[in-house]
Amino acid sequence: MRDAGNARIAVEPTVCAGGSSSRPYHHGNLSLALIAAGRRILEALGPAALSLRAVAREAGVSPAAPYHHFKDKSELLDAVAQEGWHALGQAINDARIAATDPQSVMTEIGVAYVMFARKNPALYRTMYDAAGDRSDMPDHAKAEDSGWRHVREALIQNGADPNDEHELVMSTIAAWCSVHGVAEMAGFKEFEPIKAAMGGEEAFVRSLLKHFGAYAQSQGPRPKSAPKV
Amino acid sequence: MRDAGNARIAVEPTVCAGGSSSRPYHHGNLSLALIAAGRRILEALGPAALSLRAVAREAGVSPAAPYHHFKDKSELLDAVAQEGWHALGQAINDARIAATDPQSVMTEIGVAYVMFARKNPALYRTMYDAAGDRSDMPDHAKAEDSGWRHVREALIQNGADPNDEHELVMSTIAAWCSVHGVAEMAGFKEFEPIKAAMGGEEAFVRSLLKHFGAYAQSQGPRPKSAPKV
DNA sequence: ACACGCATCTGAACGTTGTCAAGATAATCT
DNA sequence: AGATTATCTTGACAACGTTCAGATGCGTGT
Repeated sequence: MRDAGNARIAVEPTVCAGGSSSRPYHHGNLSLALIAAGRRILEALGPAALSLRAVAREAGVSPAAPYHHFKDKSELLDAVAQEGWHALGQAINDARIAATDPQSVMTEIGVAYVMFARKNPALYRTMYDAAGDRSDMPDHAKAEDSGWRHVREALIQNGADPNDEHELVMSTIAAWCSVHGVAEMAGFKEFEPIKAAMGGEEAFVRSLLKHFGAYAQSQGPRPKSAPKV
Repeated sequence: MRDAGNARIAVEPTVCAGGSSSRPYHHGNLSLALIAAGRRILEALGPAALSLRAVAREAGVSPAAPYHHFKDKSELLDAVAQEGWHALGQAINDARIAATDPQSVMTEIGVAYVMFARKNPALYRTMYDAAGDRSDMPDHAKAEDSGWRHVREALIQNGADPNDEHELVMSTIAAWCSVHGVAEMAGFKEFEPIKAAMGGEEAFVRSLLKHFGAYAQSQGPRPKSAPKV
């Protein structure tokens, strides 16, 4: 492994905002510091550089120290991913609140989801890797403040039958699949000409989402043509 | 790394069908043997066990031998992924041919795509990881015998305007995003009750795809006036 | 106040990984 | 044949995940 990992990051080892109130001990609060360090490494060097030792190094502790807070490397990664899901949930909620009319809620949620993934690609990848490894959905992905709930409500508010639970679940899953697919594919280099021609990545994403049924269905009668490019 | 990797696989080290015609040398044809070994490990032990050394071990050569055929570990993985894309393209083509009426081509392609990914989860993951690492789409994904082309043609045959290139591209991308999203999410354990209630995974996938615009548009009572974007 | 216990961290070690440089071996070319 | 080239092995290195025995220091009970 010669590519990366041993370089110290430029960012200062900020021991996460929190402080020293809840659990004061040797280092301050290592679990939080490790998660923060992991996220810093992820953003700065990418997922390949996210080794346990690098995280410990970045947090200023020995390679064995994390094992008193996390059983595994994967458990640490899970914690980092959890933070990611929380942040994504907030981004989605912000977009939902900012949506001016109910018709556009679904689209705004979707755009927020995809743009979050595009702005934090390494984190997003880690989030899904952690989820996929135990072939389970992350808890926060379905928490109260999360996207799942908001999409469901937006679908209802846009005319979906609240009593047809099956249809509701399927539409929510479909919507999630859509944004996940877009989130992972929007980064491919092949699409850069198209993005440029459309005036940026967000416009590209916005238009793309219009081609999905779950979104099309939720923004008025289907054949209603949209003027956007 | 204590989980896996050092165990010899039960499968016999079949040195891939090929034979000894094209490039005879020491081992037979190591590059092909390595790719085959990699795929065997992937299926048997999962992506975590896919180390260069394990592949070499499985192929019966020393750890350094692969470096005479592949520059990197990632280049070997790329080769494995390429094979995967080829196989996926064939699965899609088979489904396209098997489709009875033109209306169902899109759906059959989508189902074939997702079921391929579900039946070869480790390979599929590797395919997208290899693609994502160079943030580029794999060559075979757009090759002549591949899905891209077939989806495009299916869209046209189902009423999409062959002259509106932009709309065509966007719809194709959207369709791809759909199946990719479904492929990655269909494995989550949360959905197993739903799948069971619907009579199996394929029925679940089939129904899910109906909730996507690119598919909805291309089958059944599509709105004749295609929504201009 | 003092010692005890326990949570926390360090240091060194093991086995594994990706990768490289140097030597061995065999097929191919002239 | 001899020389060249392609192929594989051996041995080494740094980095990795993980473990374990010991050091360190906080908190508590007496």
